Amino acid sequence: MLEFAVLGLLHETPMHGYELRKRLQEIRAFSCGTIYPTLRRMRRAGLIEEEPDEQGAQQWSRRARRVYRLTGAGRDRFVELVEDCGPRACQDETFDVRLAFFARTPAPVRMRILENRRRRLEQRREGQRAILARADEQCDRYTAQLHRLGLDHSELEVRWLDELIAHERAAQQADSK
Amino acid sequence: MLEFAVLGLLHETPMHGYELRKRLQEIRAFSCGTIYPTLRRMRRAGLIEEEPDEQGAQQWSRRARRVYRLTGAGRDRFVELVEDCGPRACQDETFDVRLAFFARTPAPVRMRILENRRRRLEQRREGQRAILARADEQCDRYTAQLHRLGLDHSELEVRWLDELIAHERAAQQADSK
DNA sequence: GTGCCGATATATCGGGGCGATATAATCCGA
DNA sequence: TCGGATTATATCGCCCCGATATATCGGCAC
Repeated sequence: MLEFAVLGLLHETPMHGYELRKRLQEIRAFSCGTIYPTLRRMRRAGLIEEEPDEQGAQQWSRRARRVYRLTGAGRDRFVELVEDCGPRACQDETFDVRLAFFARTPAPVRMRILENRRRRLEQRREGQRAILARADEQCDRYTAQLHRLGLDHSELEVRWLDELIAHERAAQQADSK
Repeated sequence: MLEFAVLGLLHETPMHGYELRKRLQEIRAFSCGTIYPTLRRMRRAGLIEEEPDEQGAQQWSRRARRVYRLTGAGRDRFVELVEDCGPRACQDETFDVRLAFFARTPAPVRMRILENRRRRLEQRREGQRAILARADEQCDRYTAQLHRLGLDHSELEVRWLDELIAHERAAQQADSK
C-alpha cells in the first residue's frame, strides 16, 4: 500500500525522496527503511523514473537529490489500483491510505469501499461482543477491560463510517438531480 | 512480543503448538507463519523444550504433536520481561500483550506501564489536535475526517486508561491500609 | 572563524510478523 | 464411503520497522 500512496502523491507532481517522506507522514508514518527500497522496486518495475534534480543547479543543491516522476505505466497502475474495491481495500492497514486519496477515487468505488469496510467492522464488532460476554465471567479484570476497549473502538468507527456514508449518499442524490 | 505471550502461556501449563495458537488468538491474532518459527527460535535459545506428546499414547494421538514446556531459563526470561516498564512496554503493538498478563505483573510495574502509556497517548493526541486544526483548512473532507477519527480513537483510549489507573490507585490504597 | 547542532538526504541491515500454501491424519455426518 | 471440517506442523516470499551509517548544508553560539 505504500506503493499506492507513492503513486498517488507523484500523480500530483514529481518530487524527491525526502519530500515524499514528509508528505507520506501526513498519511501514515512509513519508515525510511520502507520508503527507499520501495522506490527502487517501483523504479525497477518501471512505475517511476528518477533523474538528478534539474533545478538543483541553483545554490541550494544540498546534496545529490533525485526527482521521481510517474511513468505512463505508473499512471495506469494508479488508475487500476484506485478502482479496486475488493476485500483488500477495506482492510485496516489499507483503508486509511485509500481514504487519503478518496478525492481522486470515483464516487461509486468510494461508496463500495465504505460499505465493505462497514460490513467488515460490523463482523468484528459482533465477534468482540461475543468475546466480551464470555470474558466478564472467565477472564481477569484487565483482559475483560481490554476486550471492552476493542469493542468501543469498533463501535466508534462504525458510527464514524455511518456519518461518512450518509454524507456520501446525500452528495450522490444531489448529483443525480 | 509473541515471545512474551508464549512465555506467559507456558508459564501456566505446558501445551502443544495448536493449543498455544488457540490461546494466543484470544490475546491477539498471530498468524501461524509467526508462531512456529518463533517456537523454534525459542527452543534454540533454550527458553522452551519440546517432547513428543506423552499422553498421546492414547487413542487420539492425531498426529505427532510436541508438547512445549518452559525451561528454567524461560521462566527467568518471563520474570525479566514482565518487569520491564520502559518505552517498549507501552507501544501500541506491545501494550495489549502486556495487559493480557497484568494479573501476573507486579502492581508497581502495572502502574508505571499504565502511566507511560497514558503519556504516550497524550502526546499523540496533541499531535493529532494540531494536525486536525490545520486539516480543516488545508485538506479535503475525507482526509480531515480521517484525522478526526484518529483523534477520537486517542481520546477514547485516554479516557479508558484513566478509568484503569483510577481503579489501580484505589486498589493500591486499599492494600496499603 | 569555527565548531557543533539540527535539518536535509539517501541507503542498508536484521528481524518480526503476515498471508498463502503444503501436507497429513483423523473425525463426523451425508 | 466419500468428502469436508478440524487438528497439527511447517515453509515461503513479502512488507514493513527501527537502528544505524553517511554526507551536506544552514545557522547559531562562543
